Amino acid sequence: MTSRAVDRRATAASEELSTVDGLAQLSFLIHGTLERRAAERELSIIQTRLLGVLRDRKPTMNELAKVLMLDKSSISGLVDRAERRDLVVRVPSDADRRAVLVALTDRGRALVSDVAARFGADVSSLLDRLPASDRATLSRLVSRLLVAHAADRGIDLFAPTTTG
Amino acid sequence: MTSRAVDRRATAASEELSTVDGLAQLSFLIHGTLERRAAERELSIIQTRLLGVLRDRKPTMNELAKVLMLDKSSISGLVDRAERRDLVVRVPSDADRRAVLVALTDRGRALVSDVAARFGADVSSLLDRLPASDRATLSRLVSRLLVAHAADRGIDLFAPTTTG
DNA sequence: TATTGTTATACTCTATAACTATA
DNA sequence: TATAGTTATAGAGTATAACAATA
Repeated sequence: MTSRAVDRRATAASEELSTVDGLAQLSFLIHGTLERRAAERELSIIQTRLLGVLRDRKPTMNELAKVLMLDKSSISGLVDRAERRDLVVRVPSDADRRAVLVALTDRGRALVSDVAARFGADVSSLLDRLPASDRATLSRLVSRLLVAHAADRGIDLFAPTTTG
Repeated sequence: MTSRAVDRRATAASEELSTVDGLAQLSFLIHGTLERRAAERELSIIQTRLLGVLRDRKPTMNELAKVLMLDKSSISGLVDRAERRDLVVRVPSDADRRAVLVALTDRGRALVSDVAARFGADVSSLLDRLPASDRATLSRLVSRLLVAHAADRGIDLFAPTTTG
């Protein structure tokens, strides 16, 4: 039964959570952790993702829409609100005068680094509950899952990034 | 560096993702899976969580606010929209004439079961990428993490549920 | 007085449709 | 014509504040 997965409670049926339920609960725990850390800096998850994408790219609005899987009109609003807070700037594209590039400001970069650092510390301290050997094992299994899943979609996680 | 955790890309630096990044990515993958399965039934994550909570409880609006960690006014709107779709019903409380109980309709129960089943199947098929012995190991490690985390908050995951 | 729930209001986030400017 | 982006509009989801009914 995976039914408990949609709320966050444990089954008392067995002394160990089912793998599916456990993984689901852990996922919500970690997602909620990021949500909370972002909220402490007045960021929503989507604003945080926006800033995260911009850390190593200066995409057009259109490219942002594809990466974040949102309509271009949603990106307009998202970038508007981030720009109002001086977290990002719109820059006209040289190559195509219709296009607009979006870049992180220093303030935006500092903010996303801060959130990422505190979130990372949260996950680290969660992992610290396990002995080092278990951590290594967990890391290996999780990597395998991600690699297998990525392979299903024809993506090689470890290929040099071709900066979409 | 946990910096990549806030976007969803892999580091190519090492042949294995850091444990923190890997766990974060896996979490977003699983969260996104639920989001997608819920959206297929026109449900948001929060509507799905609402229905999930109601599967084994008939709480007051106030209790819902606590469980979902939302303001009571947000619960009013949430329940309004679910009630409009005939997924839940408001029932006057006998014990306290100020209070309102919320219950799942048959339609609501069917819907949440459907979403939970398909989501569970997704996670299962992801896990099927691992050999059975690895799955067992992963399950054990994840359970340990959740138990340790719950213990930090003074919660025993395996205690009989005292129906808040 | 305190608590339960609703309503009014405001803002974020999202999509669709219509629009402008450029390719 | 097709594409990049914005704007208008509508609806979900969230919080704060003010309110009504009951405890």
